[in-house]
Amino acid sequence: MIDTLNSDPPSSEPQASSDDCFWLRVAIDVPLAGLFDYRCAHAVAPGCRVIVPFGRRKLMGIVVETPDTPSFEAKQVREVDEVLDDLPPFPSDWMRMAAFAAQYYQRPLGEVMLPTLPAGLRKVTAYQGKRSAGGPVRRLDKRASKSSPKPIQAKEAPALNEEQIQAVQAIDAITGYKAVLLHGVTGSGKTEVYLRAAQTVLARGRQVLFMVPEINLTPQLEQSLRSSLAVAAGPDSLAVLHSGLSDGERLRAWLRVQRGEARILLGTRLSIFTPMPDLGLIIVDEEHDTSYKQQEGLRYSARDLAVWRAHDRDIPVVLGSATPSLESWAHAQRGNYLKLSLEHRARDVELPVVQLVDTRRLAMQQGFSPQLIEAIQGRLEHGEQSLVFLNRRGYAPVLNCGSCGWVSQCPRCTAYTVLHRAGARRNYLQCHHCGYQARVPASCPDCGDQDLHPMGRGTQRVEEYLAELFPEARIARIDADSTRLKGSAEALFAKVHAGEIDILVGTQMVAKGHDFANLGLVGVLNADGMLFAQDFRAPERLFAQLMQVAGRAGRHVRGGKVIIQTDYPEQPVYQALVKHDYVGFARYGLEEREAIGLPPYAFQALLTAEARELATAIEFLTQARALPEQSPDAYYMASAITLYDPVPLRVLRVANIERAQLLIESAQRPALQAFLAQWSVSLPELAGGHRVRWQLEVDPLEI
DNA sequence: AGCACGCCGACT
DNA sequence: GTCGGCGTGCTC
Repeated sequence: MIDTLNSDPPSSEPQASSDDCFWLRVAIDVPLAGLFDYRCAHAVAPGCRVIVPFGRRKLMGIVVETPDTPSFEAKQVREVDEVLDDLPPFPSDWMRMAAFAAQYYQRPLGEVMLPTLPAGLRKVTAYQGKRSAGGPVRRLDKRASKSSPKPIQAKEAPALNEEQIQAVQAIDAITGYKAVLLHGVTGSGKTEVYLRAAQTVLARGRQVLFMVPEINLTPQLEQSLRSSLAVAAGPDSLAVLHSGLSDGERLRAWLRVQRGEARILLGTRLSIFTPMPDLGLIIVDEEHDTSYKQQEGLRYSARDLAVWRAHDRDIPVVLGSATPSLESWAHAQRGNYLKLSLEHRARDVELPVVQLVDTRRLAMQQGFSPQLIEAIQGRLEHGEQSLVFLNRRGYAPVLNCGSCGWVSQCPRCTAYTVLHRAGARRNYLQCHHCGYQARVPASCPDCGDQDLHPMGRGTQRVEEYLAELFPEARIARIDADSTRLKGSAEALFAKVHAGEIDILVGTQMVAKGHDFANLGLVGVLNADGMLFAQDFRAPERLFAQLMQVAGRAGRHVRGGKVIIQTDYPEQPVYQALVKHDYVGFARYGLEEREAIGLPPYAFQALLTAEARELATAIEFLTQARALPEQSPDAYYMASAITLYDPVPLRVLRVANIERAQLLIESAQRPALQAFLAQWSVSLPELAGGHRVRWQLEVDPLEI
């Protein structure tokens, strides 16, 4: 999506200045625009890390340029404190990608470069101070010499079907840059295609970057990569990178990749920023997944950066999904991406039957239709597992007073507090936005009546009801609450896999990655809630999520079934699900987007402001919106830009901070980029006057 | 973002 | 009399 813009590579020849010192232009992690100049007695190459004085503190910096003259008054330019030599300079392609991301996402370069590094490499205290002997890299190398590779057992590769063979051949044949969209229904064997394509690239002596969404990093996938790629790349050639690692583990994996010791990097979005000297292929599994988008700090899309990086390095990138993002699908339709389709399930098991249960005129029991209850009963009798999917954790989303209408509200947010059960007298109300917790009142705080009752249903309540209904069934619940403790998610999933569970209740945590052998039925409660979310991408996300959760059913057993309870069975999303018709749904979705000028037919950015009072935030946004009118010459692109009215966020207040946003849109990306570059120069000063916190997000996923 | 300087309230 | 609240100003 963002593969067309380019930036200049850093100049690589350090030059001596007239008075026998060298000028370094350095990126540091501060929220100030631009780079900072320092002097150094000897030449330092771009890409080197340096420790520099900054005000009263010392900061880690990365040398970006070595100019002939400083852009700051020479006598105010300070001396570099220390030039670090425990790593080679960052390679120029890494520097280019960081520069691109900084420009594209409108952030200072240092705020892009430094946070992507393992903690030890960006912290001054790892080099200066008491126990920092030699820095983290040398310390690690000293200890690492006695590590032994994990034993691996090569697994026999499954035979590929005709579609898979063609896809692998098509990818193998690519020389240079090409983006491939691998569209395959769940169970069609996309992973096997990735693995074969990766083997070819590894055998050619290149490295592979294999990206997965956060939640998909299951031990099974790691194991399967280890065993199937060891043949091509040797034992111990896999490195894994995700946010759950300790600082030391992360540094070790990063170093092995950066040094070319590891040949495959399996990781979440952050791994897109790892230097890879021999990178030859990037794979983005479940490319539509929103966890590729970082939601704080630098709000980058790792999928979009993967395409840019592949283009920059002139290598192929494979984006795979059963439900591609409409952005990627549109690229494929236009021929920008090569589309490869896997239309059949690899194992000879038919797709599950999707049944819509119209709940408008049904007598529902605790959110369950008679059809769903009967279906669960049937699966129990056949010794098959059922999954009840409900995207809402807790016991009930709100507590309500039957006599005066009081509802449990968070005092700090414009949101209800959710009732959670934690045993006998330990129930509590919790806000899912700010974490606020309160005891459950014995009587209504407003009228004193004792008739307080939970409204609606969360996973806890569903679990409780199922236990009542099927006392003999073994029931487990998997959601953010039941898996809070480290290792508990793995333990719960292991029980399901071992067949020790009959009914599984879960949130979207259970929808991804796991391949349950004995799961025959999926029931979806409360899907409609997502249907009418204000976001224009809501139907797309609902479709992807339901496809994914539906894909859990009947992967190995015959007669797999999915029951979706809805008040709106006629909605296109549901109709498409019944037919397993992604292509039809995508066509319909793109037509709609084109007709009303939404992405991918328009490009967006979002300016969000936070303040104590909504009025302050709105006022800031209103003035920001007026900036182009005040200096029309500077904003020469403004005619191609639409600036909408500032509006409060749907959840107005979170933790006593009120938020509003302003949407910026253009039919042309370059125009939007030029506008934002201009605009973001003026925003810090404007915000300072209003005492608001603000952030600018390019290509927002939620508006 | 830090980190300091700076000028007004309740305490060892 | 100080300890400390966080307003605002600066960082090559």
